[in-house]
Amino acid sequence: MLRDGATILHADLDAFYASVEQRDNPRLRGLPVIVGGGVALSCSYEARAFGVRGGMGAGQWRKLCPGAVVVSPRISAYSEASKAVFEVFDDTTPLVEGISIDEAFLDVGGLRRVSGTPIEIAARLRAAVRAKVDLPITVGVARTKFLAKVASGVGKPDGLLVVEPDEELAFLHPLPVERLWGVGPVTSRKLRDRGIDTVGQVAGLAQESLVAMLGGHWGRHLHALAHNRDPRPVTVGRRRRSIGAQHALGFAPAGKDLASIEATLFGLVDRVARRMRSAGRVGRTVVLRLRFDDSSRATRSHTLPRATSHTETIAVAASRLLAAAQPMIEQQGITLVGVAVANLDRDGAVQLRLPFNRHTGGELDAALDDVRERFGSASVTRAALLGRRAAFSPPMLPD
DNA sequence: TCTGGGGTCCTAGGACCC
DNA sequence: TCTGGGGTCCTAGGACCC
Repeated sequence: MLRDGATILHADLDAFYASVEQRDNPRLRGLPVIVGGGVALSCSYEARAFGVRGGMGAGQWRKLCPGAVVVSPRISAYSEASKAVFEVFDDTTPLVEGISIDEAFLDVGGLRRVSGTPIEIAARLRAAVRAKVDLPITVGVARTKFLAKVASGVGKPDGLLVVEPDEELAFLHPLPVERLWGVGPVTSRKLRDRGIDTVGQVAGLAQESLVAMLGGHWGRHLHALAHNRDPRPVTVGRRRRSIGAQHALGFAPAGKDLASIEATLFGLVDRVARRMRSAGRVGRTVVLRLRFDDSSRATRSHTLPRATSHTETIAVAASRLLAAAQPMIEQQGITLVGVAVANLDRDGAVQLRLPFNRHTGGELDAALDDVRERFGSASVTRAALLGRRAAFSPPMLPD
């Protein structure tokens, strides 16, 4: 989608959790703040000046910044702040695509008459977040989502960076490859090992070379991004596709017999099922996640015949997966257990083989009745039946 | 003394269907 | 009855993001 001008905003709160803590406790302002216990969930820019980064373990950040103030996370305070910030987003434009708790894309392309230029809108948005929620936020403005995201990253902290259409490649090409959204440690190493350090160098490669290096999808994707081709529109109302919970067990061998692990797993299942029900979601695929002493991971999954948010049903499936994984657990030593339910709201995807075909269409109504009888208040369409597949919504299971 | 908890998307093979 | 092209679903793993 090529636009006339830079009309996509990427709004990203700066050091979100740490900023909320500094907002709520003035004594933390100006200090290196780390949110989290063992691992830094978030850290203030003062801490970043020492080299501390989100995701770092305690051993590492203590060495880098011994004087850091450590604060326990207050998740409810963050989600409240997030809600308030998204209200500002929603007041700005109806086209808001939330990416995470602290960032979103906004399309302000159609608002010039009503609200002014994208730059004016972005400046007002930053001011409104300051005034109403008292948090610093950086906004990147560009013609594509990808470039807006890069711009906010470069513009941080507490900044506003606009990339006009005629400056795009001049802005993009000198940047290091890690700035490309989707280039992580593995891809970065593959590129740098071949002497490719900048986005411009990526753009100089033939697409086939990138595909050979990184595989079909990433090769084509990166090639497009390096040339600033990103047709993805800002999408409203994207729903979560899985809901999960996990728990690190640590390296100590205590409490790692199968019964204890199962008890932990059931606690996680309970949490997940509650979250699903309060969100009004049902899912079909139960996924067991495991991590082992050597940091390797494994997942085992089972797809249920019908979508559910019923605690027992999910627990039984999870328990079976755990039992099947027992040899692996004993052999490799487990350090993390998790459960997720995926295939959310795909309950309509259940397919039924029916004992008739196109040539026996006269029996359609009988088959329809049969399916309805077997699955209660099922919504079955004639079209679905003609394809010899019945899509239906099973009734919600009682909890 | 390399690690938290929550997610997304893509790949690839096998089974099965039309 | 056999073959083949085209497609979906399921499972497992990998990379990446905040």
